[in-house]
Amino acid sequence: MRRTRFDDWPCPIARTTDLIGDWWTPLVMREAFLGRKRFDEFIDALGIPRAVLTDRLDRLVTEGLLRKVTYEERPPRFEYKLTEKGLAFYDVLAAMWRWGADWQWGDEAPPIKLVDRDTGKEVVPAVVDENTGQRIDVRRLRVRPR
Amino acid sequence: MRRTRFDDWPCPIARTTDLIGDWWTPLVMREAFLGRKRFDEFIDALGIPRAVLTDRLDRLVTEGLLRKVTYEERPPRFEYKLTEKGLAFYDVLAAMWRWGADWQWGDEAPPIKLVDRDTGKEVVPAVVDENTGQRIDVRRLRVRPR
DNA sequence: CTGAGTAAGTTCAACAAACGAACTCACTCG
DNA sequence: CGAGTGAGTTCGTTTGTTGAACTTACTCAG
Repeated sequence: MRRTRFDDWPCPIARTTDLIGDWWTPLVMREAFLGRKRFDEFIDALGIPRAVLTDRLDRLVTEGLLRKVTYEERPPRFEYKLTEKGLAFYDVLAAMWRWGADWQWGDEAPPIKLVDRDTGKEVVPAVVDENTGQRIDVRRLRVRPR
Repeated sequence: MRRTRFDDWPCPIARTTDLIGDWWTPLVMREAFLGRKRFDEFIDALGIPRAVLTDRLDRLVTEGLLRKVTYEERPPRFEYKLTEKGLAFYDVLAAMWRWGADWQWGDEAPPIKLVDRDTGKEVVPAVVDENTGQRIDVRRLRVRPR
């Protein structure tokens, strides 16, 4: 009995869930955004079992979020670099960041924040409707066939 | 050897991952947003194994995203309703929707879209910096202690 | 030329979680 | 009294996770 797959469901949430719906993949992506590139860098940063990391990196490469690049021929050594698709995934992590910061801490704020390297100002992710620039009112949302 | 937990890591992404980092929880939440409330409605909509649904609903209730409400005393019958925390979670699903729609379909668009019930116009989720209203430039982001 | 070191994995045994079918429980309704 | 219903629980099987040990393909210091 294999784990149920959602990668052919006709819903964008289902297909995204199929990819990141496990404990490690979002954190592997987080580390990639923090500049981690090599196998043992991910191991040291996350404490993820080696076999699981192998599996997740392979999946992210075949799905096109990471690219495996040889940076040394002999002995063979590799780096995992974010692709355009992988970079675009930051939006999902940012939304998770925002919700987690708002709701998964008690009264205090989390001990870390996001800042803009150039302006030094805090960056606070928010999800809006691209057409109006306003936050989305869930109660008014409907799903329709295209 | 229990599944590794992230619910006490000092990072909002890790804590959010601990909650939704499995293949069913985001879809259970999706169905809740589509108006599903009863146990067998979730079963019918998702095809999720009953024992797994029991586990996920319990988790979402203890985490405060759903509230279990008795709607009939005898025989005892229940509904699962979104709390404020659960409603706020829509942002994460919206970001997943956007990324999935942009990157997990080939050239076509997904067969469904989000619309505003009142205006009828399509709603296109986007993640921005709340302070600037602009999309976030990943390359300029840094993580800092608060 | 040997032995230590390193990056990037693979292998393995123990355990946990997911799967799907069948079963239970507390009722109501015809 | 028997069928039906909503909300689960139980169970045997299969799949996935964990962590430790091992492997491979080299380089470099002595």
